Amino acid sequence: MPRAGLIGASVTEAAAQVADEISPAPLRMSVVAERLGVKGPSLYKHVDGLDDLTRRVAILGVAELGDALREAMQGRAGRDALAAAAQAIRTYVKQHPGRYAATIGLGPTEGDDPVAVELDRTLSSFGAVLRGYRLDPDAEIHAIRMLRSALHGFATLEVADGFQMSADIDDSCRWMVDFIDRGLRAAETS
Amino acid sequence: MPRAGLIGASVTEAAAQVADEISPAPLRMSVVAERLGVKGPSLYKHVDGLDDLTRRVAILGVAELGDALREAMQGRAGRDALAAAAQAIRTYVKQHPGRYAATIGLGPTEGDDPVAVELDRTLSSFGAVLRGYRLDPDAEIHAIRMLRSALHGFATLEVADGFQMSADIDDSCRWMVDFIDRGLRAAETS
DNA sequence: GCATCAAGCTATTAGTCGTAGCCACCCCCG
DNA sequence: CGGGGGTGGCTACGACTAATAGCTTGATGC
Repeated sequence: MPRAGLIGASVTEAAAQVADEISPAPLRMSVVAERLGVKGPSLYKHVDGLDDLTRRVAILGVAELGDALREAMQGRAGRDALAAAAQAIRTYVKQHPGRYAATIGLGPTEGDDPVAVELDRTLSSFGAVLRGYRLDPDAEIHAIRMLRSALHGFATLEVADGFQMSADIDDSCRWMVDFIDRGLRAAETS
Repeated sequence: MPRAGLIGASVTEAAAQVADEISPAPLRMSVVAERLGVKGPSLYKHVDGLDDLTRRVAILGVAELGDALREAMQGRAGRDALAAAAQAIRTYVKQHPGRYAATIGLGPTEGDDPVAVELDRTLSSFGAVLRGYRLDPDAEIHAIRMLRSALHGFATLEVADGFQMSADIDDSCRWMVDFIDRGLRAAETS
């Protein structure tokens, strides 16, 4: 019996692909195993069950989303950075719905948890968007949460076909970006 | 063998309770049956399988959320209506996470679908929030989507423990409501 | 009072995750 | 170079799930 040469990372990558393809259905060990040309129980030599595998996919998703955000925002500030971040999130959620869905519900993290460091890196991108606006430091955390809520909500509703009406969704995204940009500029400490 | 006297609606209600209690875990027929004092297969006399039951829970959730929104916004306008809507959504999602999660992913609906009429009723509440602002009619649909994205995103991130930092979440909600209110007033057709 | 329909049940099938235990391959080390 | 150990596959199994088939009994209507 020839060895498939699996390694932890390759199992996670295959699981992420499967999760994206079958989203919103839950990830299944048997499908991941089949994708890797291996029988189900073999996976348990590399990952510690379905929960662990899902968690690994979530961590991968957080890291990839953070990379996408940083790349999109490189060299941009203010409205440009905001629009780039929104577009990056929408694109990532549409291309990798399973990975992104896994990232939600990672729950609170401990300080030294590998999840926490990736999550911090990714969430700091939202703070970077605000760097272009001179906000009251006390307001920054609220602004980050508002930003994250709006972009997360928009992307998830879009991918879930939650927008019933017929207007163009790109137009709506631009409108929301402009709305937030105007609000943030109006909130600058004068 | 005494009859449990089940009716479709009571099965849906029990399933909704179970879904809320075990959220974010998926709904299971066996748990619903146990809750009703009945064996699993008996449920199939009342609902058409797990997918159908989940869909019924989702419809119930949409209807209840719409009721909660209308009640909260009664007699309010402008910022008051906006704050009431935000609070109503947050409360509903926290009290009924399973119902609410089921509502996402109902997908696009046909015109005469019972889902569509409840969904329209509920979504019209977001339009009602905007009634207090004199917006350009062309912008209204974008504003509705922005509003829904922000409130949906905030509530889901809150219930998923997605807000890592330590600032008070109620404060952040108030800040976001104020932010949107100021933006909408600034966008009024002068 | 009887017949019919509805609503429960048990038994079964197929599919899931996960564990136990086996076996062969590969590498390292003496 | 040869053996031992660790590694990574496998099959077999147990417990759980949804769902169907078919039976039986209770309730209702004529």
